[in-house]
Amino acid sequence: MKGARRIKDLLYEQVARIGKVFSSPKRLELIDLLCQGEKTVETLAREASISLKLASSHLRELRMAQLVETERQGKNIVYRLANKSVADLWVQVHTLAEERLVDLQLALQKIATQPDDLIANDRESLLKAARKGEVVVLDVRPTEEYLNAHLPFARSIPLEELRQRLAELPKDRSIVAYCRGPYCLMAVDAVELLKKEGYSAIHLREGVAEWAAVK
Amino acid sequence: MKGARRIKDLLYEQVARIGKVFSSPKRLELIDLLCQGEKTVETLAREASISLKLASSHLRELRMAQLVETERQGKNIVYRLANKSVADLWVQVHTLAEERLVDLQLALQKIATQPDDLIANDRESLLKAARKGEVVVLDVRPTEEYLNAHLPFARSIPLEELRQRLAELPKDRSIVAYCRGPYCLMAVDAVELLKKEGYSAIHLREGVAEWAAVK
DNA sequence: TAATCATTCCAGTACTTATTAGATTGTTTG
DNA sequence: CAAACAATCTAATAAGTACTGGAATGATTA
Repeated sequence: MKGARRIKDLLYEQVARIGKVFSSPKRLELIDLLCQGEKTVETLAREASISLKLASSHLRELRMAQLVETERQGKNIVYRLANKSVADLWVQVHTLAEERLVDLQLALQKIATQPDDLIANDRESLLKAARKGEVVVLDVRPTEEYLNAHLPFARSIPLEELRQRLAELPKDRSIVAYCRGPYCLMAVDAVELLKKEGYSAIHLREGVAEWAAVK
Repeated sequence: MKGARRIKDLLYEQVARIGKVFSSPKRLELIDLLCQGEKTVETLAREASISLKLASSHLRELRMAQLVETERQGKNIVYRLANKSVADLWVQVHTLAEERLVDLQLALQKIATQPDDLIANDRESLLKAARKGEVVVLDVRPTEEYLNAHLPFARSIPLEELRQRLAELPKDRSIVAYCRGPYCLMAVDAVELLKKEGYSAIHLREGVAEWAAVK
């Protein structure tokens, strides 16, 4: 009986190693970024607005929990998620948070570009419309992330280049812009710009990780 | 641009509130117990082998993260998971842990009753065999937990009563015993007892939460 | 209405974790 | 091979968390 207690403690402690990784906001942001594809420490630090050293130490935690893998490429060390389950877990964690935490719901409502993102909830019809060419699905992330993975039928125009490349987009069809996911604001900015320029633009909250996650 | 940073920090911080709950072994054990159905603080404390006060304070964390609900029933306060997503997340977290952490794999191998739990991975055939009555699916958890939810076609004999009630079980068919899940050792004990008494018994790692989780 | 019971709240201590600075390792480039 | 670079490791400190004991709350029973 006493032995059983010791074994159980050990088992839950191991699982908690994974939970610990998901208990820090900055580590969550790093995971979210890694869902877009492999990245160097420097890129991760810059994108998450933290120092290199701090990024390195958070990444160390991820590495010790076996949630990421590293590889040296020339001068740099690139990190990538160990497998798809990690991205799936991130999606499930933030989905549950959005389901349960009123504060989070309120914060998200403020940044939503209102209220025409109805389409966001209905993958089937978005997919169908995209296939038929009735809407343009627009990926505004950096090009490498688009190349790593993107939504079906999506076109890539990074947010930085959008203003110069507006002419590539049609004015007679809806443009559905997406970025890294619900906590990335690039698509929000893109929609704002497009609307100002007279396009019919919609914000899709989901990114590639949310799209690919098992439901 | 600065504002965007502040918003992001806020969003990830909210999600981390959920992650924090999953970062403590004892809280994980409480969640695992709550997956079996609603329970009083005292029951939870006893089952998790912690003091009432400590249980109460961990449950407070769960409550503040909106992952559980409470209700007064007479003298007692009962806790229950706020919704099924919480159980699903627990399953996904421990599944990922089992996938990635070698230490956990080794610890689990030690308690596995070897190696005939092949059936455990194949729900379809277990279900079919149970329907036909070719195997007996045996739930060895306390009766209330069985009544709250159980696997299809399962019969209930709590581990405590198993020795006295052996006669109820057939010797000419395999008995598939399960309990609260992979970190509960009741089914292991049950299988050991059954085998000693000349029954053909198999241990099913999954509990109701694992069975019900979206895959 | 007092006594009891189940649970929570509060305060304190021991332990962990986040973050920063400084020194170190391994790689590439001149 | 030296200089520059990317990232890590090693302290060190500040902030946060786990757990314990004592007091407080709110419902029930005598």
